[in-house]
Amino acid sequence: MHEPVAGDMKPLVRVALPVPLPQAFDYLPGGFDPARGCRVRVPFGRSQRIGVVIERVPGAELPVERLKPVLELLDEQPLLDAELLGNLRRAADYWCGAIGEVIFGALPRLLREGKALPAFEDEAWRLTEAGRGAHAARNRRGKSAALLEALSDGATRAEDLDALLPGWRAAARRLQSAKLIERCRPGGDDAPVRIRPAPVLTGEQRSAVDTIAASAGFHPWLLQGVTGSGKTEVYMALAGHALRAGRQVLWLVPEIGLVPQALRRLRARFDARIAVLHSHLAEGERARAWLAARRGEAAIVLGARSAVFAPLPKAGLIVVDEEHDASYKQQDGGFRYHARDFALMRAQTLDVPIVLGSATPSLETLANVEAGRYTRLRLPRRIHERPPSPVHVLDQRGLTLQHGLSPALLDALDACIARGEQALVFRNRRGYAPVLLCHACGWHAACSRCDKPLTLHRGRARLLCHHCGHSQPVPATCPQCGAAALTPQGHGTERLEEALRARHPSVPVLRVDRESTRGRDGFERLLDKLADGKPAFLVGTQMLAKGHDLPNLTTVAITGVDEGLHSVDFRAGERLAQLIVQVAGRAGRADKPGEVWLQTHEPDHPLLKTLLTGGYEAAAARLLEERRALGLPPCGHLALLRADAAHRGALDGFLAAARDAIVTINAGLPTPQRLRLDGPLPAPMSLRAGRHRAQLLLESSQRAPLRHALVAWLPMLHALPQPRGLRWSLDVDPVDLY
DNA sequence: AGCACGCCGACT
DNA sequence: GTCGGCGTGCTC
Repeated sequence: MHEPVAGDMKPLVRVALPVPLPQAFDYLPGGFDPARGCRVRVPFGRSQRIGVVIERVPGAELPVERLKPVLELLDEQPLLDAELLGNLRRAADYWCGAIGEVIFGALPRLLREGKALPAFEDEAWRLTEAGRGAHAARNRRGKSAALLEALSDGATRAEDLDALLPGWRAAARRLQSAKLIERCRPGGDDAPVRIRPAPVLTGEQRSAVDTIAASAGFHPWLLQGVTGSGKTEVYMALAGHALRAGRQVLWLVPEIGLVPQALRRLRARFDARIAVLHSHLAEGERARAWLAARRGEAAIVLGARSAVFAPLPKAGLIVVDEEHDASYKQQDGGFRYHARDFALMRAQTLDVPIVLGSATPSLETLANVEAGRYTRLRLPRRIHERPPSPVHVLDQRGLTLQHGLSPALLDALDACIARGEQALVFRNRRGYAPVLLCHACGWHAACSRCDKPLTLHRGRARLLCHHCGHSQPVPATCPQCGAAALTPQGHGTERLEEALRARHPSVPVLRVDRESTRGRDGFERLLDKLADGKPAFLVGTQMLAKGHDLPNLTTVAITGVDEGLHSVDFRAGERLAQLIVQVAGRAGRADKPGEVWLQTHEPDHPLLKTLLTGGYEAAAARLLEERRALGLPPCGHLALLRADAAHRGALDGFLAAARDAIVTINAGLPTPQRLRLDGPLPAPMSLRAGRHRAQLLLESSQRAPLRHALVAWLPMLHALPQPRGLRWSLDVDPVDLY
């Protein structure tokens, strides 16, 4: 360590750079004095990079002569405030991410590239003199007329136009070149937030709102409310409290598809600036939304997983809707964080309440309630005192099925349509049939790059791999024996759609899965077709588990339950229980009673029985007991080293060396703290998209020894020889072992 | 990640 | 003879 020379007391700066390395780099301040959270341009290797100052340090590990100076200071004021920067560092630490990748992953791309901030000034549009004339003359049609109308009562923000008038930009370009409208700076940001009247809350909603609003500072709340119990109204009332106090609200939903309806409800209630952040935004929009949050001008920040990285200088409340949803866990890339858990870290530092809402809370959250770390508030009743829909179990053993539907189920669906109501058929498999089999020789179509069967998609006349996206034409005859005996095996949503259409030719059948809902607001647009309440079938996957209220939807059929009962994934039971409850919750929302049909070969399966007699809480308690007995999360802690490579050799060599390293670390731990090691094992999909995959699982009954082992292991993993084409990542608290 | 260095194979 | 394959090592 070198003594600072008198008169040169400016501290060195530790800088995070956008590289997948675990460490940060120290620099001389140059002619600057950059604060933590500011971006700087620095020399790095033979080139220059933008970095973020994460610390100011008196001295470096390296001799001062080897340090290079900061070349440019890009921010006068820190871009990342102390809270966000601190929590990003905690997160990098906890989920074993590279600090630079974590910090730069939280920034909009335009800011990562070191652009000056004024480049993203807020954008608004207004009418010119000529434009006012054109509006009065009403001589434009279509989008142009609508845009002139929208701008007729003053300058309007681009983000409001996005919400009001999707696809307005083409019209704006036309009108701008005709000099009828012009770009300007928006005004009126200091306008107080206006809150429109809310519906009267039920006693339970009121008491939840009052309890949370009366608490001060950080407190995690579990809002456990059955579907239809009005959780959203509770969030909105709490958001109103925060906004009135001049504080910001962060509102997370599990997927992008749920943003539009949340946005609609928020806009209907609050006359406030709402910043939307998710992965499908254009970079300019993202930068603007992020900066609006950063300046505290966005009163509400709404978005999916990545919105949890929004700066919140005036935070007052965090809402995590559908907290049990696995989409909150980043499942790929280097930094596999959990947005709900990161939101909890932030709420703690920001000292604000955080509301985790769900009808079917995760076992992790329930365990935290049990341990007294979170407080549970219940909304046990649907509003308007509607009783829950009865669930009928259909024993399908020995029955002849028609396209996977049993006679009793078909009767129930027929009866529903005959009553003039709508029915939902749930099946968690896209496509027509999951396997195409040769009845003559037993051959089946399989993906050459993954070792999985190809799914038949009959509408597109293709065989598709659901794991890597590979697609090929459907052979007319068996490629192995030449027989014309290729038979679709099993049932996907497409096949159910076809079967229902054949049975009820005059009734509309809408299929909802990833294929049929592609494009902007595809899901929303599909569901709009059901809003008239006319008899119809809705067939689909997972996507149907949440979303709109369909008042005339009374019958829900759930097929394919058995797969969830037999999966090797230790979370399968929890997922199945959540799915059944969520899908069943779609039935009977208005004045009509609903009914739910569950088709299974195992009507006596203990999980199903518990779920049907005791409800989700009983099922969850049972699952939690199982986890406790097996030492699995949340009663034990896991970390998973995943690796993949084009060749087996590189993969096996790396994982064997990684195992040797952790074995050494383990040997240094006192026996009761030792980790259990499982692997290296081929991943359950050992070949995917042409790459071999394998993994090594670490298990520990306590958090601390696992943490310590990871801290020691990570640098060793980085120091291992890294064969070309090998990719690896550490997944702390994996939600999916597969 | 990028980028250089460096050491072996087949090409104008 | 060189162009270029990718293994290895380093970046304050």
